[in-house]
Amino acid sequence: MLSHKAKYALKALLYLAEQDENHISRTVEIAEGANIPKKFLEQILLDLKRGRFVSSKQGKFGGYYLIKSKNDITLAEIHRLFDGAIALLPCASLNFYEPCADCKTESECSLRHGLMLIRDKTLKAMEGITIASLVNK
Amino acid sequence: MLSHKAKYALKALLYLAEQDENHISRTVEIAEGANIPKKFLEQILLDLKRGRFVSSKQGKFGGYYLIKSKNDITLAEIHRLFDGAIALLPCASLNFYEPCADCKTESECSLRHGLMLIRDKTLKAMEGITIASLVNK
DNA sequence: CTAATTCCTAGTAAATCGATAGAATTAATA
DNA sequence: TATTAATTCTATCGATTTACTAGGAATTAG
Repeated sequence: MLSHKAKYALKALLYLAEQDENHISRTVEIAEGANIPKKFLEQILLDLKRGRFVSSKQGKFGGYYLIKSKNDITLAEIHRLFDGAIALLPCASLNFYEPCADCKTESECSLRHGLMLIRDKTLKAMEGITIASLVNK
Repeated sequence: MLSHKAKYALKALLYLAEQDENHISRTVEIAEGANIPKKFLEQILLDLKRGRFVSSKQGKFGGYYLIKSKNDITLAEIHRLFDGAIALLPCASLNFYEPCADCKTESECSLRHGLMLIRDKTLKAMEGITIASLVNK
């Protein structure tokens, strides 16, 4: 399941994607438009900025805007940024790989193969969903 | 990600599936064979019993055994039993559906459609992984 | 200088997770 | 019937995570 943070991030990106080119959105505007707690959204937007999805203008009349094409922002990326691995166990993960502590006696974790198959299918599906594909749906 | 509980459940089922027909496995035997904390495993086996995957014989010489074919126990079922919904949000879930609280002003949650596509793909993949398919991998 | 905004750090209440403790119940068998 | 060995049940616990909130510092336009 997605965390609220990831869900709010997606809704915020969706909001930004619906604005006119060159429009800068204040946090409070996004919060009201997408129904997200404002102070919580602040943190989320900072995370999105660190992840190079959005950029900001500080000071009066400042705000946030997309710096990545809405066609290139996928659900997989947002999931990884806020909720981490897409695989069901770390030993089956591409970006968050860790060996299982409780599998050291076995040559390899017995679940790993199956979970990697699932990861591949899920990842492919998540990479197919972009912000652009969600706008106006 | 899978909880430890779900992971341990899968490993316990795998252990049971590898035993001879009619063999009854004590909790401590499964715990040692699959490297799972014994007291924690007790709870998990009770959950698996309530879910009709295993049954038990009480008292001396008691223990647990599969009552569902290893070909018919899928990762999707175990996920649902221990970790709940497979979909990324409740509004996109088949078995754990709930409307989003923060989407009531919109006719429908803007994320829902995309998340349902992902759910379908993931679910299909998870239904393809059975205990039998994991044995000796 | 002032107002409006982002940026940063802490804190917090509630829930969840991973596990442990201990006693009750059940069944085999000597 | 007493003993032993197993499941079953309920409660609790500490640590972590989650979903926020609070308060102020830094930045910028006018």
